[in-house]
Amino acid sequence: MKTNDSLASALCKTALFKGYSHRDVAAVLRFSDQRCIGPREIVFYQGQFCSAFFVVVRGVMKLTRRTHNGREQVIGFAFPGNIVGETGLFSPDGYTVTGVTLEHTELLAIRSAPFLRFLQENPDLSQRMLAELSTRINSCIDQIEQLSTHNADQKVAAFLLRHCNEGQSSRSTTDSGHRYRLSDLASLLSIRPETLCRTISRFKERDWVVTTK
Amino acid sequence: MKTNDSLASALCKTALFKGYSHRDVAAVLRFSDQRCIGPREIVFYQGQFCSAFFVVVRGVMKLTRRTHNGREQVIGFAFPGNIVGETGLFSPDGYTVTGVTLEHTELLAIRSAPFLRFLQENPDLSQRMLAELSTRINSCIDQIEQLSTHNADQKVAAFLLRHCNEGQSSRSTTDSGHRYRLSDLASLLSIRPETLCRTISRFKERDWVVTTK
DNA sequence: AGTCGTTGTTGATCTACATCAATTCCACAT
DNA sequence: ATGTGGAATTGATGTAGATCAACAACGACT
Repeated sequence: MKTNDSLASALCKTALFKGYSHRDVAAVLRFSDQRCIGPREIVFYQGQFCSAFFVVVRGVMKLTRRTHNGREQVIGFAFPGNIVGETGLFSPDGYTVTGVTLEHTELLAIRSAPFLRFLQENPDLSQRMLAELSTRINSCIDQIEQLSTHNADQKVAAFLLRHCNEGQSSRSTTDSGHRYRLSDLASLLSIRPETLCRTISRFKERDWVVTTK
Repeated sequence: MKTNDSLASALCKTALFKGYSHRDVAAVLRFSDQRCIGPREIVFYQGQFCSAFFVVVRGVMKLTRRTHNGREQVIGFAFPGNIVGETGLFSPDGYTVTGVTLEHTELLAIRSAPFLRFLQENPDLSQRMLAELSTRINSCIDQIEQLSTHNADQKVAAFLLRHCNEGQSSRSTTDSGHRYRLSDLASLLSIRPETLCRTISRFKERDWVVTTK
């Protein structure tokens, strides 16, 4: 179990709480629970009532959706510093995606009800939350554009680019030294795993990509 | 020029201000301007600093994006009661889409700076704004799913369905008795106009669709 | 080391849709 | 009515990527 201090510092790494005073962070921690979860476990289900949202402290999560034809569509990934499940807070339909861990993962679960009350009393935090959601919308629109105008090669290249610019921008869908499953990446880019594999090997033989990892 | 009263009632038709007291609405109107705009005029540009966001009072708007290959991609439509451009409020990059009128359109422009101040003092409105943005995220994710898992026929059918359930849900991307241009619809669904045309005529000869409008 | 199950790789084929190219249709101005 | 320009429609053809299938690579477990 972590100390409250290390949790607080994890919280401050998120865009939502960056630069927050020790006092405010402590207040948030008062209605948050730490959760340590094994790999391949489902943290929350698409459609489930949103009783809490989550800050990824360590590990990786995959966000997916069950599509009409029964397959699973990968919507994005979440890494330490990202928050997930927060859109369910304001939606009557609960979580909009399913969140599952890919490896051993440490989360901070922030309970919805007290958090919403806390929001009411902290206009500044509301503002940040609005900013958070609005950047999320932007990245969704980017994703829509990319899915519909890029061909397979372009999608892969765009992903690799985003992946290189990791670190500074705390956006999900790209990050750190994590080894993705080919099929997950393919699903994220809306192409077949076979196609992704061929594209990558083509990139490699032209020395555009050194390592697949 | 409309009376303040009719503007107020237009404002109350939006999800954001539904059920608001006369006093609060009047306060918002104090930093809003009415705008009457001809067809095919650009109201705001993708990337432009967001000095105001808009409530559609009458008419139709098309929301587009300029893609990497120079084409324009239709992201959605906005009808009376919808609000547009609001995500730019919290983004350093300004508007995320370009907004253009399709016919003669009446808008209410709500100036950003005073609105943001107003938000700070009205936690309830903040809450609604958060809800607004979060439903927008949901519909974006829906769109992502549909674009990537449906084939042309399914996309068209899904659009027709949404279009039928219009009225009650005040979502954009579908509404009322407006005659769309084939090429705009095709762009929204990320298919070629020719394909959309063929699909519709196939639907028609099977009597699945009575009118194209 | 050997087995098994999962994931990645590569090849051969098939097809939905894009693309290219004519018309035809229709709104609008003269 | 009559041209005129942009959109819709329809046909012919090409192709990116899905699908199907077989096999190799790899990790986990005994």
